Amino acid sequence: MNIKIGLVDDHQLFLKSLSSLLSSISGFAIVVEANHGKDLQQKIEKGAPLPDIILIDVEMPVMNGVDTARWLRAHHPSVRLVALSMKDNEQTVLDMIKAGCCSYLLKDTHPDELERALHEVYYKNYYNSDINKVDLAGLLMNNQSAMILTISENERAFLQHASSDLTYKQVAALMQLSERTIDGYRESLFSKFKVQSRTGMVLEGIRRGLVRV
Amino acid sequence: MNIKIGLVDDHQLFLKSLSSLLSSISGFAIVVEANHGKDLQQKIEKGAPLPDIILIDVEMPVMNGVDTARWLRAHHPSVRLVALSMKDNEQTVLDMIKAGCCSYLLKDTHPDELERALHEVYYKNYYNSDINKVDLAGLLMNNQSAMILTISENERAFLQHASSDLTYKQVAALMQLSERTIDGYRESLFSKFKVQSRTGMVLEGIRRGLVRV
DNA sequence: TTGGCAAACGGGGAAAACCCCGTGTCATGT
DNA sequence: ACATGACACGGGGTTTTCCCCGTTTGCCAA
Repeated sequence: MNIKIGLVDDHQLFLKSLSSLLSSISGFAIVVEANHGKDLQQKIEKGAPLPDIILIDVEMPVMNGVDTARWLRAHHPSVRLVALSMKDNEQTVLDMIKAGCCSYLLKDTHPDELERALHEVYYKNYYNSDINKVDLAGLLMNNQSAMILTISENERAFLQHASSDLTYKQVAALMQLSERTIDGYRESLFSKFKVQSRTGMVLEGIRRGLVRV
Repeated sequence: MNIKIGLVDDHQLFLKSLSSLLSSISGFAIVVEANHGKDLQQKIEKGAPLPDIILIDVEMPVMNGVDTARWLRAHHPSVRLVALSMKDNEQTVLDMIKAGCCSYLLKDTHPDELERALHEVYYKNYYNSDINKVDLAGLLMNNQSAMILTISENERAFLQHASSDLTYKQVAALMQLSERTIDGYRESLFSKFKVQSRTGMVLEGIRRGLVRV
């Protein structure tokens, strides 16, 4: 019996290519393809066959990887989830693992490793590539990073506005708050991000996917 | 006779997937695969068969898409080049076209369109997707953007270093140049980018694909 | 030869960003 | 009823950034 695979990725070419690659390996069958989380949700609710493993791209429009993973975890807990991403950003890895993925693979991993990972996930319910193994353990230990990621709505809005050519004074006017208040947001984000300059803060915001560029 | 295709992409999975996809379409044969420009260069110099068309990823380590395209244009002018990218950033498109690519495709284009594009490139020597067609014409018209994009190697290096949590003083030490000199780079980039803050400069650098985040 | 012209550099001043000190309010919980 | 904590805010001082003034060096073309 083939292992039934589902793919969720917004890049058509990558989606179809990966589909072709996996289909060409015996033992795997692609049973559902979707361009983003909502798409997958609809296809499954309309009776698409439920895969054994779903590969989920982290960065997607409409419904991102984290939300997709969370929904699947809640509604179809038997399906094993594997995160697929370009970036090996610590925060992103942690988010996807917390959302219920049993493995996190970079898009530049070798096809052989992908195959190994899928088998491992199918038979053992988990797979960590050598590179991530150590990091993951460490990350899940010190859940300080999970603490840090508590960012208020105002802080997030400030961060977005600060990611611009505007001065803090202008940002304050824009948000209709005192300059001292937004300085408080800055201070708070500096310590959470462990940076000491606006530039560093903005870059960290981009890395964590909190800022639209 | 099959159309001979070469692939250059640093993402193993994408590379192999695309290879598998194209191989499965009759009329195409993958004759060379490389992970980046230097890799391709070496493979060709060691006698790898010269493809009819080479698909080049824009974002790559070691030797990026633009440099790879330029080298191919200079050393193997008969090969048709197609740029492949995630982003449809204006500057990037322009750079790749100027570097000698006869088409620019996004990685989320449909496989059917890729096939159409490759045929068109092979038989007509060019292909512009509907989306890009207008933009390209416009871009090549007002070469003002080409003016602006004249950025020296030092300026680019400075920009990369400025895209960090470091102070300008630290950047100056890093680059082994006087603080005044890097202030000159800042001034120059400010006017070229039409910004008035370091944050704005860094963000513009990211938008133009000049900075790795 | 000489006259731009660009790159590297110096000094100094104003503005912005950074980083402390503090207060008052309001919700929450024990 | 009163501690606790988070949030908005004010004052003020230091560092960094921004934006001028300028000079020297070397290269290239008239």
